[in-house]
Amino acid sequence: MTNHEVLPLLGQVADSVSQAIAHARPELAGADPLVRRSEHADFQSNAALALAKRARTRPTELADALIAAVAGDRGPITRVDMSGPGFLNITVPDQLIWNQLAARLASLRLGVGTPNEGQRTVIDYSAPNIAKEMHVGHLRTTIIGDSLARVLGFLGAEVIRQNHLGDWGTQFGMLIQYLDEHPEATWHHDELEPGTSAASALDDLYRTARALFDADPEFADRSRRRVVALQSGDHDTVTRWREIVAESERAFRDIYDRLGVLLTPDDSVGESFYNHLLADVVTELTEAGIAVGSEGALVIFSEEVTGPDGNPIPLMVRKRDGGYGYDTTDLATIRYRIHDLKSNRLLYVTDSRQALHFQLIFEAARRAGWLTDNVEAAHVPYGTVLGPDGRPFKTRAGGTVRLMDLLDDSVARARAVVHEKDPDLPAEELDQIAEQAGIGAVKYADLSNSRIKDYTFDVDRMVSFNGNTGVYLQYAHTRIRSILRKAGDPHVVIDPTIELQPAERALALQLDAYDTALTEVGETLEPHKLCGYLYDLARAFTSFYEACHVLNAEEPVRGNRLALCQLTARTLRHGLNLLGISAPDRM
RNA sequence: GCCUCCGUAGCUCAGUGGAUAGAGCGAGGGACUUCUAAUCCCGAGGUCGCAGGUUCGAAUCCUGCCGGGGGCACCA
Repeated sequence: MTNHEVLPLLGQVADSVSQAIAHARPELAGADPLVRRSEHADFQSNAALALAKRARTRPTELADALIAAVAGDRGPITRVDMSGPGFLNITVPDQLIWNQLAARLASLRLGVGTPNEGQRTVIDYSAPNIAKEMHVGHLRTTIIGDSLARVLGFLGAEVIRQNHLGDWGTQFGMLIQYLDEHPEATWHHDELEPGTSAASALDDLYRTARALFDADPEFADRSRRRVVALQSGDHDTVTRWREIVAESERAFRDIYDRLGVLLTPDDSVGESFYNHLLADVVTELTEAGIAVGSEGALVIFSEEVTGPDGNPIPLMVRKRDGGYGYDTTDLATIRYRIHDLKSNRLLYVTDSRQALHFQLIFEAARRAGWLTDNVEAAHVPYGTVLGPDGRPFKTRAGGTVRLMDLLDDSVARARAVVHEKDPDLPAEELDQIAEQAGIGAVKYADLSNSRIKDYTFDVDRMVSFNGNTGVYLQYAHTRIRSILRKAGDPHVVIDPTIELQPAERALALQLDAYDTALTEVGETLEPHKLCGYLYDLARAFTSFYEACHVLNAEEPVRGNRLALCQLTARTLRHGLNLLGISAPDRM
């Protein structure tokens, strides 16, 4: 096994057409060859149509010239025909296709390159609040962010995950004060019943404390003093706060483990981390004349965006009461990530409603000189998770949907579906399959919808074994593994002289395009394109499976088909892994 | 008011300049002595919100309009 990059056929064909363009019409050199997969051949190029006007000729004439130029080149193209108004239908030799597959099979990376090498990419995602339970609102950021971290890392980027925990704020004054006055309250993980989390217990206690804060002015006073104690570093208060953070993180980790996301405590860099930087940031922005006083507060007025009154929109650098909020923390954060982490790509995976906020943060960072042309900063927005009624997803009672409940529900439905299909499955195996299928279903449903749009959370649809679901892909993988097991998991050797059947050809071309699909995800930051690719791959395999028997075939056809099976299984497993979804060997 | 996202089959969604606009679900028909029928195959179903424009060519790009979501100072 090697790690050599295997250039996709599409790229090879595109290079060849580019050369043909430069050869036939030197003045058009460098033009896009517009090569795409085709229904009418292996590939097609639309270059003649697009460039005819610039070449001051008819598309068909330019197409003829390109065909002549391609013929004189020893490129990957075995046949090229003109069709319709000037499309070039391009066919590549069977042998070349087999060789591509052999090269990918021989590569640990499936021949995929590392186009993102040299990028140090910070991905900000998940960011739950300490002393609060993770809920449906954390689902998309966690799942999408994690998948992007995997894909970009695989493509060669140095990924720095940042879990920007909500671990700071006045609410901790109330909570700590309440815990102090109620030592009998149980909230540590080890004191709780199985199935409840410290985050859940703290969430409840916080609500109680909040009610008390509103009802009892003396408690409110003590809470406010506790906020001051926390901010000034009072030993006992900080110790208690740390304890709360640690217990909450433990609860988050249970969810992360279950979801199978990469986040670890090392990735936690919460809001509190930036406290010691805020004063500096404010000074710097003030001295630069970017932050200015307004109505007693210190703000940065946007030079690009205005509000309803027609006045520039401000970022709140320092509140009238002297406190710092979210805007200031995010300014300190972007400075830290650029100056200290030396990142040249910053991604913020958050709700689309924060678009304006990040636009303002990026603008301010640019004006401050932190964010330069060498650094890319992007908000990676996503839409809302909707319930069956088309409204933001809530429980029947109108409450927040806890993430753990949502996962339990999905796993339970998956369990029911699996049990119905195979009632004889031992309970232990059933549980294991249900967990993998249920979690995979939730993640896939989230990732397979286009990121920016809202999507409807529908458990029954997502655990279905039909259609574009995680379960379907997992199942496709197990079927292929089953064939390979029956064949004894052989070391396959491809005979490149065998003629390709249509279904084999379609599958092979799809396998060769994995690289292209991943690169596209790396550029657009849209994991649903990977989902779409894998679904198409699974369907191409199914067509192949129906049309071409593997185990009964004669050698050397059998060996080649086993190679197709092996590469498909590995690509499916690999792709699912980049989505953060497991690919079991049996279901 | 301004900004932004969305509008594609009955439903849920792909498709961002190319050939008859594609899947899944649902409804109809068919296929298990055959590598997992948890599957597959066949047919039905569309003024791509509306109207202009650019282009040889537009679901895709531009403009306007209609409808829906979201955002626009001391919460995060």
